[in-house]
Amino acid sequence: MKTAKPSTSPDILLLDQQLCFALYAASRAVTAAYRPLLESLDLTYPQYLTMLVLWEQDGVTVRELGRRLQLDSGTLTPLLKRLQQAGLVSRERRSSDEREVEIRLTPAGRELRASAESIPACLAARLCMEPDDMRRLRDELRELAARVLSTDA
Amino acid sequence: MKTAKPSTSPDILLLDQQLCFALYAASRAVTAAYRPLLESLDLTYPQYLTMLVLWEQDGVTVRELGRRLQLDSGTLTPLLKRLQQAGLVSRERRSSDEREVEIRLTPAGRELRASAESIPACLAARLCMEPDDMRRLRDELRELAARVLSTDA
DNA sequence: AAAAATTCAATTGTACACAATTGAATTTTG
DNA sequence: CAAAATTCAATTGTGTACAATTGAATTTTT
Repeated sequence: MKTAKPSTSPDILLLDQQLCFALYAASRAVTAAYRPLLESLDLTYPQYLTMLVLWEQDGVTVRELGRRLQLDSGTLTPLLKRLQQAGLVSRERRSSDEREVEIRLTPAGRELRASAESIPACLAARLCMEPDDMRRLRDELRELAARVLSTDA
Repeated sequence: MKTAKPSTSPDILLLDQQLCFALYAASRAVTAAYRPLLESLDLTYPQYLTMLVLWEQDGVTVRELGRRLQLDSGTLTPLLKRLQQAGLVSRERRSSDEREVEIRLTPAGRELRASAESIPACLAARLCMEPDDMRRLRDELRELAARVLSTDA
């Protein structure tokens, strides 16, 4: 007899239906898995990502770091000050353009790389995933992020 | 002639190789995509997820909310106080067990649901993904999170 | 070249995340 | 039943995220 119940639509808003929540939860779970491994290096997860960039390419500006990590100076400036405090990087204005601040690894920062090399394999083991599946998922996520970011400009 | 270059291993640590970074970046990108939509509801993204749980099941404890969202009281208590401040929920100790705090929707909190119903479709459009692909990716991420969380106990 | 616009990092302010501790309420044990 | 252990939310403290503003340095326009 189909009476007029206000009919709030059914499962569209169920938490476990949401891709966004699965993404949010997975991201935090993976970060949490890194935490004990990074503890021995005295790095937080975002600090670790920052070091990855620097090990790849030393002497980048805050701006370039922000571009790679998709983070702004409001996040990076205090994070980099902590890395400097820990003796891992130096921060110096570029003489060629005094607006830019160049981040450089100290010897201690360079040496930390060796201790970090075992981490990705450690995590991969925790995830129990085939390397192929990991690459596929990684690429899918990159695709997703790229699509989302491209649409809002 | 293979001289002894210290041989820091090659690409294991490249940022763009990391599944974890793809996940971290995608999660933040998707959250950023929600932000303008949630602004009209005066909700942050974690507040929106909290409301999803409450719309699904009103009158839950902080503990139960934490279980669903994988967040602890350190995160939830101030978040819920803000939702209370905004007039969307009430927080009251349970008489049956005074340790527990029950979160209930106010009429305004219940009414907000209608405004939220268009959001998932909006986002889906932004992602340019087939519903099937979204479900598959969501399930893969849930699997990933479950595996990571199960290994650390 | 002087004025206007832009770029860059830093700062300020709000809101998560999360480890660790606290203290009240309840349950389990001896 | 009383003591010990556990559970729960709140609190404290650190470290991101990110919007918005600031102020100095550089580039572009007049």
